[in-house]
Amino acid sequence: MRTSKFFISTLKEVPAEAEVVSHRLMLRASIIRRLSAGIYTWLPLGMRVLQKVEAIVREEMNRAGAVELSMPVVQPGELWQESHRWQEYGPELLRFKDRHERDFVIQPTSEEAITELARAELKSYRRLPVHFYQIQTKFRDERRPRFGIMRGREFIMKDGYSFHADYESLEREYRNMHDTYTRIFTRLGLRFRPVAADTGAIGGTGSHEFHVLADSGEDAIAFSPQSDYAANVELAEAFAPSKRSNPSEGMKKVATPGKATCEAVAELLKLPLQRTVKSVAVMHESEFHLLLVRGDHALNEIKTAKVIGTFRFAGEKEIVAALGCKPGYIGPVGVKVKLIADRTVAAMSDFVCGANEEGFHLTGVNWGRDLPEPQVADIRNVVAGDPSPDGKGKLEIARGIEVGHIFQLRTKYSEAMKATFLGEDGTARPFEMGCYGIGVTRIVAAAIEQNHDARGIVFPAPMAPFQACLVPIGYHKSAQVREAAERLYGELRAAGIDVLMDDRDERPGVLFADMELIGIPHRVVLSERGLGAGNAEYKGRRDEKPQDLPLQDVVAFLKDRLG
RNA sequence: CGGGGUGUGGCGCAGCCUGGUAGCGCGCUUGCUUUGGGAGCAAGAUGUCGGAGGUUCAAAUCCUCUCACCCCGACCA
Repeated sequence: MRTSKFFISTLKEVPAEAEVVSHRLMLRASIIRRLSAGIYTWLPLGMRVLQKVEAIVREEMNRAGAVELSMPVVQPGELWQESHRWQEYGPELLRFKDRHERDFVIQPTSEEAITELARAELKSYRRLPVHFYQIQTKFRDERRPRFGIMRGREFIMKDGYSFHADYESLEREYRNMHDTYTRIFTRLGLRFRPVAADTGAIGGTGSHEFHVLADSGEDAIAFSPQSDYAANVELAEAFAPSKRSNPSEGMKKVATPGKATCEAVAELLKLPLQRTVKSVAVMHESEFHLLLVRGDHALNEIKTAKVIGTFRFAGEKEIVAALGCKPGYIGPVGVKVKLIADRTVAAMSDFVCGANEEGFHLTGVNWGRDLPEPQVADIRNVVAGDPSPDGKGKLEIARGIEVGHIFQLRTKYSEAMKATFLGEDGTARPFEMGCYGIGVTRIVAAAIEQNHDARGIVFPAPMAPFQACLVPIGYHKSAQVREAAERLYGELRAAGIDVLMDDRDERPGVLFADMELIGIPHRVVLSERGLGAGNAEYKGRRDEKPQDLPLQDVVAFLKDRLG
């Protein structure tokens, strides 16, 4: 490809809308342009990147035995009522009516459509197992689209759905997909990690997420460097101390005026933060709960919801009504509300907590003696340094961007939609189902988030828009350069190298800056100066300095570099 | 949805407080020079100042309503 026949429209300045680095670089490099909130045009350069990602995903899915099909983007509302997701999905599901006033949705995923297909076509166990997938546009009316393509409303997803006669078969395919996803992200050249995950709204049992590791990631991942253990912090089990030491202090009320946080109280009393207990007031429906976590720990809302059901944080009025005290000084001693203590808190002795009296805290508090034993549960986030739940090593926390998710759906959809097959024994049974998603567009953003420098994008080679670029200096002035460039361009193409020749009539600085901004991994420069000595010049995108290369060696050299 | 903020030429911004007939940088067009790291000089083109209504002799500027977008919090590929 020649730049003059392609479309590169880089920006020196960044549109004000972009905050995160991948978004800024995607706009500057002319990979995407915004059309509306969370909705983007993929420019030719971006399209090439997408196609490279899709090709790898497609190849590995096919190799794994999945078969590609394409389901409609616009789907009838009836199907969604059947699966109950019409009610469950909420406002993220974009709904509309056609001219006959019939309900339709734009698919955010395709469980309904595929289950409809399965119940019509897969009548016998003899046709199982089977795995269908598609790579296609999805729409979710996100409450807050942000970070450009990273959390857009319209995006491209590879979504696959497998159907099985029994759970063993589903488990086999689940492991197969775990391996396949690992191959896909490895081939894409990304640093990533599979992690155990919460099953979220889709439901089902087994679930793993695949995260691209990047400091700017929205998710926190806990992992043990000493083992394979890795889990989303939402899910990671927190260490539970086994025993409680005996009380050594008596309970005392101390004045702590103006000290409304654990940090402030610990500082005032010159005690470690680990001796304090934080009381968090929440409401489950109309019931008041006091949740207790150690002062240096954070409440895990997902774990908490599993213990008490959906909840919200209590307002100041509700707190005063239940405890007779303003937030900042509340505590579990002498109250008549439901207490739930994190397992770490349950093992504490001689701790510090609010006295339920403004300006006062209690020290030397002990379970059993000063207040009744509480309900105990794991309700905190793990922190770095916690022992790994598998007993091997200590946890570390990393940030990640979720780019893949595999689920065991089991029979959630097949039962709701009465999708059954006839087993060997002639009885009708619902399909065991799995579903497997990869955020194709998000991968591009995540790759940039993970791979960039001051000059721009450093695409992993497998998804770069071009494998290499050829930059002739003085193409429009020097017949020597032009002829050499045309010859080399032809040779590179003949060798099967996807090369971009930058034949624009621009100054060298402009050409260099653009080729680096858009992240092309390999650069070959031709100039009168170099040609005089029979040389071209090579520079890898991550290299500090260029190197000279005999002109006749360029093709072989690049082929070698491209593996 | 709640909270904060921004809408002025293609992009980035100033002007608004204290109303007086719209400006800067980049980009774009033409010419000359320049040609190994986002060139220089000269000449040019491009604006319903997000939209509607109001106040006023006069509105980018003040008031009301509205739309769009961005940023921070409860979810997901």
